[in-house]
Amino acid sequence: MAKEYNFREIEKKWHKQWAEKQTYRVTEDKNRKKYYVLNMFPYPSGAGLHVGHPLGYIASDIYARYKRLQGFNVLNPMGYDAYGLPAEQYAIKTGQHPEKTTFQNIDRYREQLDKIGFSFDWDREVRTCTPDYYKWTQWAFQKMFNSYFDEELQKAQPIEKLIEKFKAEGTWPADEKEQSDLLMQHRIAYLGETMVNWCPALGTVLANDEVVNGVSERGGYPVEQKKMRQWCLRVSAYSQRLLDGLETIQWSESIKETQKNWIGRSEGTEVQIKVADQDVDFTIFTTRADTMFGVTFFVLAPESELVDMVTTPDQRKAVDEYIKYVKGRTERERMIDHTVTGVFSGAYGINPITGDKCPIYVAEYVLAGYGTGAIMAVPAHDSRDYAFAKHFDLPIIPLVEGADVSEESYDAKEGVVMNSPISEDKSVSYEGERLILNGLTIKEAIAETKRFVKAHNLGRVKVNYRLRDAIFSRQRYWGEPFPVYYKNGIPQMIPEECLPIKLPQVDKFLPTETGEPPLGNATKWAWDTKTNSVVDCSTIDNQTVFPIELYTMPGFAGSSAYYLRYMDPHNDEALVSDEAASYWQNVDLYVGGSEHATGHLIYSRFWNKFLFDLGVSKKEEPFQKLINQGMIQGWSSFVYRLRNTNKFVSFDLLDEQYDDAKKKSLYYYQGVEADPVYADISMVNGNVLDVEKIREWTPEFREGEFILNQNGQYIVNQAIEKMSKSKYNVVNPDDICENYGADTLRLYEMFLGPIEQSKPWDVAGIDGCFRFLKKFWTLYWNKDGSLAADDSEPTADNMKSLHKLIKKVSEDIEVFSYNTSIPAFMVATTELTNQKCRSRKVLEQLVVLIAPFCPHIAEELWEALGNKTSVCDAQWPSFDEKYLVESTVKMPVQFNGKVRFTLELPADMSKEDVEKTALSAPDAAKYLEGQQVVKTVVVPGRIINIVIKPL
RNA sequence: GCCCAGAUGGUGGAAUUGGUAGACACGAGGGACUUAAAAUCCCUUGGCCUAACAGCCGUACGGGUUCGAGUCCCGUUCCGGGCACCA
Repeated sequence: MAKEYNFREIEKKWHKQWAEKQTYRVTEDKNRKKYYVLNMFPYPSGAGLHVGHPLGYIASDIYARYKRLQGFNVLNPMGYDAYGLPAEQYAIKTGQHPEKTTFQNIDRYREQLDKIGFSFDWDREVRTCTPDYYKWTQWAFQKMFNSYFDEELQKAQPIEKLIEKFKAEGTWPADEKEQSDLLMQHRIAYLGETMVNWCPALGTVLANDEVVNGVSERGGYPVEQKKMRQWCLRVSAYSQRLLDGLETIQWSESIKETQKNWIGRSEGTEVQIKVADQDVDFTIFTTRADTMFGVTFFVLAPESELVDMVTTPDQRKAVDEYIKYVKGRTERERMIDHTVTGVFSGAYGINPITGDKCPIYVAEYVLAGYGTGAIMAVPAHDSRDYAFAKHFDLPIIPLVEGADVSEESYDAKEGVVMNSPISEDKSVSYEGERLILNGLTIKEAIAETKRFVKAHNLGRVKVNYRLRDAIFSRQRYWGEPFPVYYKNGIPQMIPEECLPIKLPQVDKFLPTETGEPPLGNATKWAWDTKTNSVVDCSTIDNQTVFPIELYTMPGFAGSSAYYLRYMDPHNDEALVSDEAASYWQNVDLYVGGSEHATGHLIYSRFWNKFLFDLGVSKKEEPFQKLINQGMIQGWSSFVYRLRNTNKFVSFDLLDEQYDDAKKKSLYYYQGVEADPVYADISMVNGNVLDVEKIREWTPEFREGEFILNQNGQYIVNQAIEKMSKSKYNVVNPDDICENYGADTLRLYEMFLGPIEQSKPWDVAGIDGCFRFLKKFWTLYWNKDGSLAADDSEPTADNMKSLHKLIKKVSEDIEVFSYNTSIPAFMVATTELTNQKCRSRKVLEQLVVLIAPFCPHIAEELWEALGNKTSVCDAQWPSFDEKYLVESTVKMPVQFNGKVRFTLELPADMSKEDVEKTALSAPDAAKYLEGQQVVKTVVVPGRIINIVIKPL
C-alpha cells in the first residue's frame, strides 16, 4: 500500500511540535550573523485574512527560512497595528469597546496565520494599542517635543541647547508664554496653527497622504481647509536627509521616485522685490532665474499677509471680494477647476534686474504654503503665467531663440537665451556690472543669474521642498493619548517616569455636544501635578490640577518605530536596549505594499532618523531592502436586476451599450435597463450561477425571478477588482488550507506570478501545485509504503538534476523570484523520479531545498530520513558547477559561408584545455566532421567560439 | 503637463542577461485504465501552409547595431503607477 500524502495530519503534527519545541524562538547570539526580516504588520480588520494578506508573509517567510538554513540568526517577528478608524466606527455603531473587537480580530488573525506555518517568533509580538507598547510612542513624542533641528549640524538637538543660544544672543524672553511660543517654532513636535485637511464626515483632520483627489482616502468624504491648532511633526526639517538616504537603500526605483516626488526638492533663487511708492518689499522664489528679463507682473497668494500690505485703497474692495471668493472654495474645487482668476492689487513691484515697474496681482494659482507665497510671472516661459497673462491682457516677452509664444508658452529648459536684456537701458547696473545673458544656454543663464544676484546682494540661492510637516493630532478616541496637559494654555509634558498615560474609558465614542474630541467625554482626564497622576476632571483648578490633551495620535504614530520594539519587546526601561539595537541594527528585508510609499514609509524613515540622532537607533535608515508585494485581486461576480423589478437576467441575454459620460457599459433587456448586483463568489462555478444557493442568501434573491439562457443556465458577469468584503469576492486562505494544505497554499501563492505584481486570484491553477507535492512525496516512498532512500551513491544524472536545482533555487531566492523556482522543482522531481533516484544524500538535500517553501512536508520527510533535529537547523546545500557542465554545443550559426558554434565548458579550465576539449567534445564532433577549423575564440569565462568552413 | 515602470500563445508567466523564444503550470482537444464517475497516467496545443516530411512568419509597431536581438540603441503607439496651478 503506497504511503499517502496526508497533509492534514502532517501539518497538525508539525504545528504542535514547532510550538512545543519553540523552534522559531530567537535570541541575540553574538557568535552568529544576524538577519532581520520584517513584514508590515497588519491592521486586524473584522473581515479576517484573505488570500492576499499572506502573499508578503509567505515571501518573507521563505527568505527568513532560507537565511536560517544558511546559518544566519534570523529575526522574523509579527504583530498588529491595532489602533485604527474601523474599530472606532464599529464602536460608534454598536457601543462595543474598540479594544474588545480589536482583540477578537487579533485572535482570529493569529488562528489563520498559524495554519499557514510561518516561522514567526510569537514571543516578540507587539500590539500598538497596549500600554507597554504605546508608552514608547508617547516617550518618542516627548523627545521630539524636547528637541529642535539644528540646520547646521543637520540633526536633532536637545531644546536646552537652543535656549542657551537664545540667552547668549539676548533674545530669550522673560514671559513664560512668549518662551513657549518661541520654542514652538523650533521643536520637532510642536503645536501649530495650520491649515488642515478637515473632514466633517469623519469629524477629524487628515494628513496630506490621507487625502486623495480632495476626498478622504477612507470613505471618500469631502475634505475642506480649516485653520486649527494642531500637534505637528517637523518632518520637513529632515527633507534633505530623507532624500539623501534614498541613495543608500535597496528599494524599488518606483518607490524611491515616488518619495522623491513627495519630498519635491527644487533648487532655485530668492529675489527681493521692492514695491514702488511704498515702504514694503517682498521675496519671490524661482527656479528659472534666467527669465528675470521676461517678468511682466508679480503674483501673491491670496492667503499671503503681503496682500494686505500692498493693496492700494482704490483696489481694496476688489481684493477683499476676491479673497472672500477664494475662501469659499474647497480644496476639491480648486483642484478640479483651473479657470484663471485673480485681481490687481493696485501696487507695482520693481524688477531689480530691468528696473521695470510691473503690476502685482493676487491670484489663487499661487500657493501660500510653497516658496514665499509670491512669484515673478514670466508668461513666455510658464504655462500658468501664460494663461493668466492672456486672460488679463498682460505683455509676453519671449526670451529663448526660436521659441514661438504666440499660442502657448515655451516651458522647456533647453535653448539659447535672447532679449536678456533687450537693450542696454533695460538692464540695471550694480557696482558697474550689468547682467547679460544673451547667447547663453538656459542652464548657463540660470547659473550666471544666481551668481549675479548673490554678488550684488539682490537675493540668495535657496532650496525648497514640497514635503510638509505632518499633522499629528486626530479628533478620535481609538489612538494613543498625548502625554500632555495644559497650564494656562501652555502645553506641559507629563513626567517621563509617569508614562504611559493610559487611554481613559469613555461611555460614548463620538465627539461631545460642544464639539470637543471624543476624549472630552472622559470624566477622569485631568493631571494632578502634586500626586503625578490622572484624576477626575471635576477637580481641575488650573493651580495643581490641569486638563489633559483631548486629541489622540494618528495611525502612523504606532507604526513608525515598531521594528525597533521587536528587537526588545519586553523591555520596560527603554524602547530598545542598547545591546539589542546594536545587535539587530536595522531591518535587512522589509516586505509590504507600495500604498505606504508616501505615508508610513516616509514617517518611519523620519522617526528613525530622529531616534538615530538620539543614539537609540543604530542605523540612519530603518529598512535596508524593501520588497513591495503586489495585490491579489478577486474575481467579482455580478447578476443583473431589471430596474424596478425583482427579475434577474442571465448576462448573455443582455444588450450592451457603452456610456461615454460614465465611462462604463450599461445593460438592457428588452429595452429595460438592468443594474449589476454583487453575487458572492461561493455561489458561482466558472461563470455559472448556482441559483438555488443564491436564493438562500438574502430575501431579495429568494423572491427573485431568474431568467435563464437557452442552456438553462444563469451566466454572471465577472470583473477583476480589489479583494474586499463589500465586493463579495474574498477568498479565505482557511478553505485552501483545509482542502489542499498550507504547503500547497504557500507554493501556489508564490507560483501565481512575480511577487511585486498585482494579479487576480485564480483557483484553477492550484491543482497543479497540489499534484506536484504529491509527486514530490511519492519520490520518497516505495510502493509498499517503506522509505525509498538508501545509501547508494548518487549517479551523475542525479547530481546534475540536484545541482541544477540548487543553483536555480539559490539564485531565485536571492532576487525574490520564487515563482520561477517552482517550475525548477517540478522538473527536478520529474527527472529524479524518472532516474529512480534512491540516494539518501540527494533526497536529503532536496528536502532542505524545499523546506523554505513547504516547511511541513519538509519536516515530515526530514524526520522520515532519520534526522532527529528540525529541518530548520539543516544546512543549505552548496552548488558545485562541476556536476553541471559537460561540453555542450550552444548554437551553430551560419554566416559568410562559415559556421560558428559555441561550447560551454567548466570555468576553471585553462585556455589551451578549453580549445582541446572543445574540438574533441562529442557534441562538437558532428559539427566538425568534414570541416576546416578557421579560428577559435575563447570568450572570457567558458565560452568558446569556433569558426569553421567546409573542407 | 512632468517623472517612473511595462508590453512575449487562449491564460499566469519562463528564457543561463546578446546565443535553438514560449520552460513550468492552467485551460482546451484526444487517448489509456474504469460498468460509470472521480483520481491517475500518456499524447497534441504560437500562427500559416501541408496527408506527412519539410517550409515560412512570429516577443506592441517602425528603424538601427550585430554573424546573431524578446534582450542593446533611436523613434512611435498603448496600458499601469506616482506627482501635479509646487513657480
